[in-house]
Amino acid sequence: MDIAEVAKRSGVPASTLRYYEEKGLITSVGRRGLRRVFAGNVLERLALIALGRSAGFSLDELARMLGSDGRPRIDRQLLADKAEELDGAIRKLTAMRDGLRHAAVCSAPSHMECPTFRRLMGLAASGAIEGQEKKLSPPKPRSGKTAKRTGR
Amino acid sequence: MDIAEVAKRSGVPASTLRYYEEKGLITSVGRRGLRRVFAGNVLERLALIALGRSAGFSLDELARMLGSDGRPRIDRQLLADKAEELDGAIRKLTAMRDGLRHAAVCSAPSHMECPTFRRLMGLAASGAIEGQEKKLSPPKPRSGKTAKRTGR
DNA sequence: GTACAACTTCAAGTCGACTTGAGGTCAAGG
DNA sequence: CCTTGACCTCAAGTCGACTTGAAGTTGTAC
Repeated sequence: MDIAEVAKRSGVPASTLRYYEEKGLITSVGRRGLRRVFAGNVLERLALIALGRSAGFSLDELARMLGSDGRPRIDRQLLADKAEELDGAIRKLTAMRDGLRHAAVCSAPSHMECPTFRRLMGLAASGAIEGQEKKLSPPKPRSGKTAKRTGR
Repeated sequence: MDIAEVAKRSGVPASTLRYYEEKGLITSVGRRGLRRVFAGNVLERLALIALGRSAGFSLDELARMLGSDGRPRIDRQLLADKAEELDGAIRKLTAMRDGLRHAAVCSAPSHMECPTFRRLMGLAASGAIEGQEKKLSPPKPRSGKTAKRTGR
């Protein structure tokens, strides 16, 4: 497969693929002339990368986790830690969602006067302020010509 | 309160407070000489901002939502939308967490061969690929001398 | 055998949210 | 009155993850 093929099949732009290769996240099996040639399993690997990214792993972390080549030599402890972290994030987001939902229908003149809202802020604060950094779901800015996002 | 006081009480660095003011997220009630003077409610506002940030709102969105001054004139529809969005994110994160948790104990030689893991990937992909950008919990890079992250 | 679209490299640009630094101002204490 | 240190402004830098552009090379179709 050449880079365009991989791009088309994975949805990842060629520029990104080169970038990923440079970062050691993927490898080409060789060159035909000076063009990269990729093996099929790069698609799996890319899926894995996408997965990891959306779970909040940085590219560097992923490079570490996905190891040199073939199978992901994943550090189980790291995984468990990350799961733990996600769990916290989920709790926080849940509180947030409920808060927003409430705020959307709440009739208190200012939300600051609404006990529910204040409780939510307490929750969020306790989780967020004396914070460990968390970084989840990094944006996926995507040039946007696909997925025109009809609504909003 | 002068800026140092606000910084100390809110945990938000003075530089950030100036930045927020410039962006219209907060306002100082005046100046004493050339030094900003803040009212007490700026702390509430900052809490609200922190809250919003960790729910995935951008500073610009927050500026819009928190309106000109005093009470947040929050667009209820926007809130409901955001709650909806969070809900999706939560679902995704939950799948992810379960997947990670599983991967951490799974004995398949490569995770690609584990049906559970593959199902997870499917889930994540379906949620992520035909994606609207989502941006949640932006990183809180914080110089890091605090929060040494003892345990884990 | 030649055109050309698709690839290549490398440097630089972008975006959001801040931080950092240089150089300046000034209120309060001695 | 003078020092001092906390504050000020404005420009530029940083970070991660890419994207964009210029300039060069080449597989492939005609």
